[in-house]
Amino acid sequence: MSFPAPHHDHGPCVAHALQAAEEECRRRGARLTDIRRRVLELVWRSHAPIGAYALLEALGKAAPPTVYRALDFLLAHGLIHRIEKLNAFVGCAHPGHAHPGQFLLCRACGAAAELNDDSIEQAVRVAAQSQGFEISTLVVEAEGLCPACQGQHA
Amino acid sequence: MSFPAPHHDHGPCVAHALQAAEEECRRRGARLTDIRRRVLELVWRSHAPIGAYALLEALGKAAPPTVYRALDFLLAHGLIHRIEKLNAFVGCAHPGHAHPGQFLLCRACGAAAELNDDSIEQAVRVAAQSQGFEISTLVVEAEGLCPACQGQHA
DNA sequence: GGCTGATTGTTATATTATAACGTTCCGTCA
DNA sequence: TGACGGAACGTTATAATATAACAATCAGCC
Repeated sequence: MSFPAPHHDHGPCVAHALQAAEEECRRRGARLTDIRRRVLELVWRSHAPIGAYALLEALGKAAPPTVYRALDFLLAHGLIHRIEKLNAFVGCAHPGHAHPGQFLLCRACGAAAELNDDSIEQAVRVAAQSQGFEISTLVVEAEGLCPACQGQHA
Repeated sequence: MSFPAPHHDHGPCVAHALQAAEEECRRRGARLTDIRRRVLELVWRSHAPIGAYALLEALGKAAPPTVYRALDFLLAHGLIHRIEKLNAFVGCAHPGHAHPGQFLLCRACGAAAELNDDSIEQAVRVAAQSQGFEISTLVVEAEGLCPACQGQHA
């Protein structure tokens, strides 16, 4: 999932993601309830990672646990990722495979792009192995400037 | 900085780190005040990343801004790193060079080891470049089991 | 229909972090 | 030396993120 074109129509992306999530949940025998679907849709509508309390506000009349439970479900089924640096969440571009999150985060516009690069994971794995360390999960988050923002912000 | 031996005497490490910090601050014309030194020492005394409020309690009669200001100072001068996944802090093993943090975090004992592996950074840089993304800072945090904990926790 | 486990609602609270403003400390320079 | 000015620290309040605990409801299944 690379950076979107500047004025790209995001609607179809959201619709596609929701449909993919439906299918993935059916495959797994998981229940994509109304709240969970609404949270997933809100996460996808935002190009930038979005925080739990922003989701809460967008949902209207919910309490924090409602949102966090939905997020936990979506995380557990690989439908979203958590960005540790930002305490925020983004839609997963490749639901269905378990995979580590590798992200490029634009510090100007906030947009996030998901990588899925084996050579990064390999490099970390090799370095870990040299210490006898056994990796279970890997966080890779690069902050910087996306192509569209590089002119404006040097 | 690799994982310490199981019963390793940590005192000398702490002393060495404090001395290195003194020198580094002198070089930079930065003031390693009493509070800052005490916070740095507490961070180093802990093998595992330690949170701001644990530091606060250890300091005794301080308020949160006191600790956060000391941490900001230590981060700014490359004397500690922040672990995003844990909202916690560890001593920097290589003060003096500006460098990204790359960490192995044991989920059993909590210990952290700092890597400094160019091939990891290179791999991310290459992947970013293919999207036209320009990296300013990079977070790499691998969770798993350190050598000493692998027997006990499968 | 009634059981059972999953899901959601609700209230309270824990944890992490910062804003705002006043005071003190410390080097510098007249 | 003493007044100035900026850095550091103290203090109070509050923002932002996250979870505990328990009650109520729902959905699938026999």
